[in-house]
Amino acid sequence: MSTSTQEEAELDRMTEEAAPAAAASRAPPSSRYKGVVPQPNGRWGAQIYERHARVWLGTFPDEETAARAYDVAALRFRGRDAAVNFPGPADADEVAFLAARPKAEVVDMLRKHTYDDELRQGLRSFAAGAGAGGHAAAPVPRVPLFEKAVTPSDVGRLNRLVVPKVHAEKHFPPLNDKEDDDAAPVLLAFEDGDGGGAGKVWRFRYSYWGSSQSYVLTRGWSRFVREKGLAAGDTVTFSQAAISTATAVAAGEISDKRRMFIECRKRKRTTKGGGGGGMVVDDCSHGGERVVRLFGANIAAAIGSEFTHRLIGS
DNA sequence: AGCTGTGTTGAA
DNA sequence: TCAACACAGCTG
Repeated sequence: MSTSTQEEAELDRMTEEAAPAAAASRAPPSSRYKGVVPQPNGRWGAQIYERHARVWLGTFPDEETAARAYDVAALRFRGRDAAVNFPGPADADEVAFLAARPKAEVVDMLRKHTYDDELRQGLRSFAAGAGAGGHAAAPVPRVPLFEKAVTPSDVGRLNRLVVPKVHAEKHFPPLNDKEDDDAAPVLLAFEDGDGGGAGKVWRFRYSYWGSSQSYVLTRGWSRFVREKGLAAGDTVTFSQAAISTATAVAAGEISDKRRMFIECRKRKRTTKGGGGGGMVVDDCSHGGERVVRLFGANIAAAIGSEFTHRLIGS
């Protein structure tokens, strides 16, 4: 029952065109693609199941895009031989790219629609640094840029971090604050860890809110706050990777234009929580992989962040 | 306010 | 394992 899935998918596509226009303008009853579900607003959602649990892959404008998202997830979750919507020779590089990253990260890329971009970048940097074979995770030195003590609203239900204007304009990519339809949102990808490669990637939407006239990190921020156990008064420090020697450049280790780091540390004050006691924050484990982090009164959660940005829309 | 994506259920 | 359906809760 498993061998014909790919052929089925192809057949479905072909026969679909001949299918009578039963749907017409109504909300489509269902999708012809595996792992694709209709959304109330006419868009399409993608999902995959693992261990009795659904893993949401995001929403997409059309069925095909959603179907591709499912395919990518299937490739990562179930391997090359997974049944997919668009059968074809599984790209070995892509498979490697996927295998090298946590499922949760792949899911995140799909949700934020950055998979294609990151795949290209990933393959580029891989090709660049692959010469020596496998270089172990080498911590990346960083130089401080700016920091902010998060306010109650930064960690509240507003789901945003207000970035001080001065610093935002100085260190973050310029925002095309067109009041028109294409607001050109900027996505910032962060990776925790030492930058050596074992970090988890976080992505935030960076935008300017005219209503409050402030630069903000919005989407993804609430999740970050939740999982890091960030509280009002804690400090978030942005820094930049100290890319110094031309040696590194020559070695091809520097493929990213700029790399920035962030460090968030708990407030000095130990209000409560019993000294020594740590709070266990379980990461959003999409499927099998589970990341557990410990936070204590004097345990600073050092977050290495890889800064990459790209404009969506143009 | 509108959309996402989770809770939930029944079917395959 | 999978999708249909409803609507809490999140986003902008």
